[in-house]
Amino acid sequence: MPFTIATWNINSVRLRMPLVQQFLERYRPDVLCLQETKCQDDQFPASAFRKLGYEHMAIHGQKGYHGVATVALRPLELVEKREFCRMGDSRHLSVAVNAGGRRLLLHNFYVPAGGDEPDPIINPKFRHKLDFLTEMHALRAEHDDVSGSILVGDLNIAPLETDVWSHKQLLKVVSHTPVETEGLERLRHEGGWVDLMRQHIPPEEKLFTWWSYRAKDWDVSDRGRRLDHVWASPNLSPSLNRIEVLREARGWDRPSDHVPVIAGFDFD
DNA sequence: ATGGTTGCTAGGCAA
Repeated sequence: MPFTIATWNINSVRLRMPLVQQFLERYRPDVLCLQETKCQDDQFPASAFRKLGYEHMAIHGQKGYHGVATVALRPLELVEKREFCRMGDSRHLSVAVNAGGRRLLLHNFYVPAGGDEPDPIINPKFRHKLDFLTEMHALRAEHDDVSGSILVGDLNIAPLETDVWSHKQLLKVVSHTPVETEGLERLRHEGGWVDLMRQHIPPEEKLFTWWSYRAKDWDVSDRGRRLDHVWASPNLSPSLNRIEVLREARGWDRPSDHVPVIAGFDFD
């Protein structure tokens, strides 16, 4: 029984609904997790999703900033909208879906970017990012015979050397500093999560999901980073049959700076 | 060496 889930930092869902529509019509993932929706819940383009067949939605938005939403072709059960760091930010949403006789717990995350200066003493945004990661440590990849967990989203950290265009040049750049990369890997191991993108694509291979708007030619310079992730509990990883990073989406008209990542499973 | 771009919304702030 096939099951596909996609994650995409959309950088304003209202502005980019035409691209989302194009994506959903072409790829038809069972579930799409969006980050940086940048609108309040009553402004979320729910009817446009409904017309596309995505009738089931869980949204956790806020005015102007952040915001996550999970939309699906099949029923979703809202599990939690968790607040991190007592900031009042909308950065997490979890739902449950049934797939191949299993109950899947799906976490959708938008981790703080952390500002420019990688020093928690002088930069409160970086402090917030580190605190957010610390709070995420409580999140375990819950699973048993009939259930599993998937965690997706923009984690704003590129953990491996091959997750950035230049490991050396980015060591002091927020998203690839050792305190972040080691912190993310530690939290993934302690939570019992498997990095599905790197299970499918060898860690030796460069892999990016984000390219800055500021580059003259993002495709030619290719100064990307892997900021978006798909993790799962270990009982789901043998069922993974596909990971696709939709690089071409960065070249679409008025694109997001992130591209969709699609994970395909075949559950028995 | 330190811009460069984009989105939210109406002047910066965040990314």
